[in-house]
Amino acid sequence: MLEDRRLAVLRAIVEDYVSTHEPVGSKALVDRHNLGVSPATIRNDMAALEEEGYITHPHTSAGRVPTDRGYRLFVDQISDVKPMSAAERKAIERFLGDAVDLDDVMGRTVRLLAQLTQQVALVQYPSLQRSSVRHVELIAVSDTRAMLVVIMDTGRVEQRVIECSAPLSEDVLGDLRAKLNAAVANKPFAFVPDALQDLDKTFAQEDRVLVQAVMSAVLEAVTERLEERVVLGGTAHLARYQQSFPLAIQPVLEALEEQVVLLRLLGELSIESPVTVRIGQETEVQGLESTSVVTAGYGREHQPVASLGIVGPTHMDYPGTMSAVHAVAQYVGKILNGQ
Amino acid sequence: MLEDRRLAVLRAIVEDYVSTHEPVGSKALVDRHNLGVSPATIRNDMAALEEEGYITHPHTSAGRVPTDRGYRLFVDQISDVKPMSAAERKAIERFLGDAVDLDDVMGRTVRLLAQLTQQVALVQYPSLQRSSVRHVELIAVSDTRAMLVVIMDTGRVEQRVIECSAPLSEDVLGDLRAKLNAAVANKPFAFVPDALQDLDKTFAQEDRVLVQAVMSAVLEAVTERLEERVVLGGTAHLARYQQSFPLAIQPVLEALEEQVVLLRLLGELSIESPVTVRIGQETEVQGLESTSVVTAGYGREHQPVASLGIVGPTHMDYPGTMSAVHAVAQYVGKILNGQ
DNA sequence: ACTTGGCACTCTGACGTTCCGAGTGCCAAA
DNA sequence: TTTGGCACTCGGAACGTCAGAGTGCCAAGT
Repeated sequence: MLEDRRLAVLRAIVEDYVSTHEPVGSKALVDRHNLGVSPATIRNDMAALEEEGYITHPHTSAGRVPTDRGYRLFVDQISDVKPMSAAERKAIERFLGDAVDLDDVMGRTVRLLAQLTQQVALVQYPSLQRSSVRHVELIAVSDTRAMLVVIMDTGRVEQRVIECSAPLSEDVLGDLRAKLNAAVANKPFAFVPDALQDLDKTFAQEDRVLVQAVMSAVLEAVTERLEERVVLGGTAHLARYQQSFPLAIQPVLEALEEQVVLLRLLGELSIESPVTVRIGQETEVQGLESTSVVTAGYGREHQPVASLGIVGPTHMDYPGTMSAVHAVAQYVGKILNGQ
Repeated sequence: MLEDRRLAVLRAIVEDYVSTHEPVGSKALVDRHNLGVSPATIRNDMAALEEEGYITHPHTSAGRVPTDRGYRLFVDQISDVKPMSAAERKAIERFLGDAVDLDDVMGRTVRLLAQLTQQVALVQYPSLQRSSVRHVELIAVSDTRAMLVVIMDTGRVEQRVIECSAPLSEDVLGDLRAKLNAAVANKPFAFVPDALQDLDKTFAQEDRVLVQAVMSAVLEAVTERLEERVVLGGTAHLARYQQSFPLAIQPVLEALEEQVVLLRLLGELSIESPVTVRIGQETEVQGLESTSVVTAGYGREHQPVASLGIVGPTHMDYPGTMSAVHAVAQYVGKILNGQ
């Protein structure tokens, strides 16, 4: 009972602070939420919450502000999942449904997510790791150069130019193309290295240099090129927070320019819950100390191929953001599988 | 003589304002530049310059600030071209030279440009319009679906999935592939529509549906898909200008998120000069009224294939920026042609 | 015909002071 | 355990003051 009210107070503080961006006092709380008690009582609860580290004082005689720890508790225990309205779901589905190819899906997704959440949106291209090769193509583009094109089952295409010291023979290329496809087509990436193991043994000695060059290009496209692509959108929303950010937005923009950082943000997904929230320090990224990151995996039900999410100030509307991210992830998965 | 000094004064004002970001007064001018006259004389010149609209007063009793018109005159007439040092040129060449493929060249270029100028950098992918088709590839990915891959001589690759109602025959596909390549390979894009004109006539009636679908996909990839890609980098540099911007950076970030806007900024190149500068209103883009855009074409000498440039506050270091943009454009051209 | 020193004038921005009010903490009573 | 009361604190808005940088203009000098 007593504990219950404390949580209610924390919830109220978070909600008010998120909507006003101003420290919230005991009087304002009882006015806006109908907790059936007096401000004095609330003050006692607040003192307790502060003791436990869920809220702080910017200075004496100012209202309370949630700490990262407070947001954590809020997200874990007190927030109601705010379901999207039917109309919203329809709109999402329609907007994404019009996409014509993978690039378009990614582009639309990032714009949609930024729009819905009013935050910076991140969308990762379907991962190479968990997908498989659909087709390999080898094309002679000049006497001594060939272009290798690897087509993934996610619709993604990787290309490599291969330089060869000796002139290329169309026969050898054709042979190699056929054998390559036989070896790797429809194999998940993890098995490609094994599948290619002894391929060069089946060719004449003088062609081995070329074959090995191609093989290593395929391997590179499939394994080493794990650096995945991430699209970014809605950075303009950051500008709205200029005042409320302790630090300026510069470090945030800087952090978001690093592919590595984006991948780290999207990388780790929690298994148990469909939406992952990292608050403040938890992002573990320099420059994003006063932001939170909300991500979700998309793809097959319990086996996501990649993830997407948003970055925003720690004082964001968590329930709304989480449900938007979740919904978008679901639909992107649907679209990609449906196609 | 008299006119000369006025220009010198304008130059001094621009230079000082660009480096300090504060209105510059008559006294400060004579102190920092050795014009051999007294502050009073400068004041007279300033009054004249203001009369003609090259500088303004933020308010009575404050120093002068250049107007857009003043910057224009500065750029057109008074600025010395500041050549890059040999070391800088070496560094640029080395940095770009390590690139492994087109994406890498573009990525490195945008980072380099942002770094050199300390501004937001834009780099356009080599244009489809002025390039030609190197190779067309058709691949059956399932019974009723084929993937079309068009490879450009710039190294760029476009892909399309083609759905077909009837099952695909490998024979027809092979035939079509050969004929397509014969028809369009090494043709500039402008001629592709003509080259494809009557291709379907050479096929049996029952295959025409497929052939026409493929043809229109090729056409689409080549002509309709003129929406070019632009990469953006260095947005964090905007944050430094928070104070000095009359408007916040939000509208700027918003404008830069629109592909259309980016293309418009990079689109129009002036013919006579190697570097185009648009100042303030001249950008003709909503939200960029207080920014300037410096662009240059790259590619062959007098026939650029695309352009790149930077966006920054109107009070930027024009000579330095212009020479950096120019140098980078040159080297990117070299790299792309060299490969 | 310019240039220059002098002078009165203007306005910003920094600084200091005051003061209101929101908010707290604590205590004693219900 | 809740509540009303009360003294206390502190930030921030409002106001006035003041110095300094800068201007415009004029009359004298070259």
